[in-house]
Amino acid sequence: MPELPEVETVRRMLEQHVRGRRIGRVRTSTKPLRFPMTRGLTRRVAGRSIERLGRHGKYLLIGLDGGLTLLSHLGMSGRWLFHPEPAVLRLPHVHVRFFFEDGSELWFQDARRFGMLELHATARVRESPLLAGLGPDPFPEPPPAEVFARLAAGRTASVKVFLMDQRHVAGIGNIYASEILFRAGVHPARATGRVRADEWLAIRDEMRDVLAEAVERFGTTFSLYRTLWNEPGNYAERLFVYDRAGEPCRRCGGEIRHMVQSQRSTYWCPACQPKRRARAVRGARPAGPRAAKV
DNA sequence: ATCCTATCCTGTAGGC
DNA sequence: TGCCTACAGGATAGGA
Repeated sequence: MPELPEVETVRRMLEQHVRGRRIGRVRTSTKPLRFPMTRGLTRRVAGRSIERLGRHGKYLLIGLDGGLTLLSHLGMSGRWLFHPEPAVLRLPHVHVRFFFEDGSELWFQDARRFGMLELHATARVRESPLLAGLGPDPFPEPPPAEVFARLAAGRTASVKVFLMDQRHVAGIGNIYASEILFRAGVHPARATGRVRADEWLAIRDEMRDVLAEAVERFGTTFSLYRTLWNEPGNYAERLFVYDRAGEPCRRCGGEIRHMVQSQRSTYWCPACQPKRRARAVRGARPAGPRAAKV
């Protein structure tokens, strides 16, 4: 669930509320996340201050003084939670607790443990295998449409799966892939290599707009994702297709459909995203929902 | 090289 | 009410 807008929301909140604080001590649980805890993390992080908050795709980079960077991914259910005062509440699945010297606390909670937290030397964190293979970050500006068209050439897999592949562009997941394709008027099952140049332009522009609007609304929450204050994001109410199977399309009133692609749910509107585009009328505006901005 | 499937994990929703 | 199963989707290893 946490995709680029959710991670960016957490990054901004960390920057606003946690940057500058110095870590006193750290407590970690024994259960492994996606990877075992970096050896010596507790000891090496103690006494460091949080200086910079970065992000690439769905990865969060927490820069500390002394040339260290924490690399974090939320996986499916990961949350960074901030407590301005020493926290008395008990929550399950809290794997890491940072105790700041001023008494505030930052927790990493992750029920399903698909998330991760690693300590790296700042100078080498970009070479980490997790980051090295990622495509460009599309926020706030996605790469030009030609970049997508070039990567897409000859591919037979569906354009929806293509957009979710982090090697092509980093940060798009299942929810925003469906939303971007709806707003671009492109059917999610189209072969990537057969998406035309004008459609890549639409996908690229809608990618920029969808991500920006979702960040503005603190991301999308269905059940798991929470902000730094344990609050849900509120972009879900703005979604056009995701999780809306059987409901009326907000553009044309037709019925939103559901299918499974690569073991993931895809939602789309058959009328707004025709599998085969009707023959273009000379001088006509592109079909589909692009024209009406909400 | 590219594509596709199975896997990790647990909370939740739906069926009976 | 309670038990059971299917499902959710982040990334990736391994097979076709």
